[in-house]
Amino acid sequence: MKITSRFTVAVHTLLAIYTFQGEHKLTSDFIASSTGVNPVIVRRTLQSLKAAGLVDVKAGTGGAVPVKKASEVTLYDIYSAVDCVDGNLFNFHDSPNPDCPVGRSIHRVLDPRLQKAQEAMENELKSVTLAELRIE
Amino acid sequence: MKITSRFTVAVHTLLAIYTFQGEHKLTSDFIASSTGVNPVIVRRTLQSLKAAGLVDVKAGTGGAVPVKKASEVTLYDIYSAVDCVDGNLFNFHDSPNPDCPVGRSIHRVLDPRLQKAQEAMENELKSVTLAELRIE
DNA sequence: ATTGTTGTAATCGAAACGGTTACAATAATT
DNA sequence: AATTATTGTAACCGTTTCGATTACAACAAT
Repeated sequence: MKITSRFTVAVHTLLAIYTFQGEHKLTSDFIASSTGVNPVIVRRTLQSLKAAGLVDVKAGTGGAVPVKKASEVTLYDIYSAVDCVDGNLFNFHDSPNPDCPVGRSIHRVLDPRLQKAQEAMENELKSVTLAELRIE
Repeated sequence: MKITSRFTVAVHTLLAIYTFQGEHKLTSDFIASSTGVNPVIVRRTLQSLKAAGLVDVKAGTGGAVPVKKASEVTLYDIYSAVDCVDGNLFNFHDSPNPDCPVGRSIHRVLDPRLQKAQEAMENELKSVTLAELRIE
């Protein structure tokens, strides 16, 4: 299994907001037509980004605007905003047998390695800002 | 979404095989009782590990044995064997709009960054061998 | 008051997963 | 040769998660 496309949709959404800021009104319909996903999905995405302090969304009149500078938003901020992995990237089987030496130890020996792998991935996301992804 | 527990089950399975080698016969039932997952799941896992050249499984008489030394098997080998992410760790939305500058460019600007993040994670998995996870 | 948009609940079908049953094929043992 | 234990694999199930979609009240500008 993989990481939800909510993440790439959110990145695309923010890129569109920064790119068309001042040119077009950034409604969910407009963003939906750029991403190719349903407008309701875009609205949910915008709510996540808003909760993370990355955008403001105007109810009623419509339109999303950026809160921060593009150079101050990392891919990790977006990844966190849409909660792709709910804490742990790796699922772990539920009930290793505590009466078996291996079952008893598996979490102790494996968890730190999985954690490190996840952090390596997330650190890469932290090293990229939206400013580096600007289209034009 | 996260990475399937197939991966941790496979690691647990191999650890059990190395740990109990020569002591117990490593049947799917025995491994299932250590991992807490269904014996059929264990058999499927063993088939994946066998296809990757990590174990031999004896039909009929039963029992799995390691092919390589524990120091020669990395977490990445296991991760690859069970095919956790089918190539790409990150799902990407299907139909970005080619008539929009952002939709037209999103893959070009984002794909390399996602690839790098994935590789960082996988490189961590490559750096850990089963010998470092041995229980006793 | 009208209009366009957001915010959100509800429901849907598809896909993936692990669990489970069932059973033929296999190989050692008796 | 028959028995026994196990593998290999197909089939099906229920659960979960996903994105898509419909619907509509709340909202704010005109």
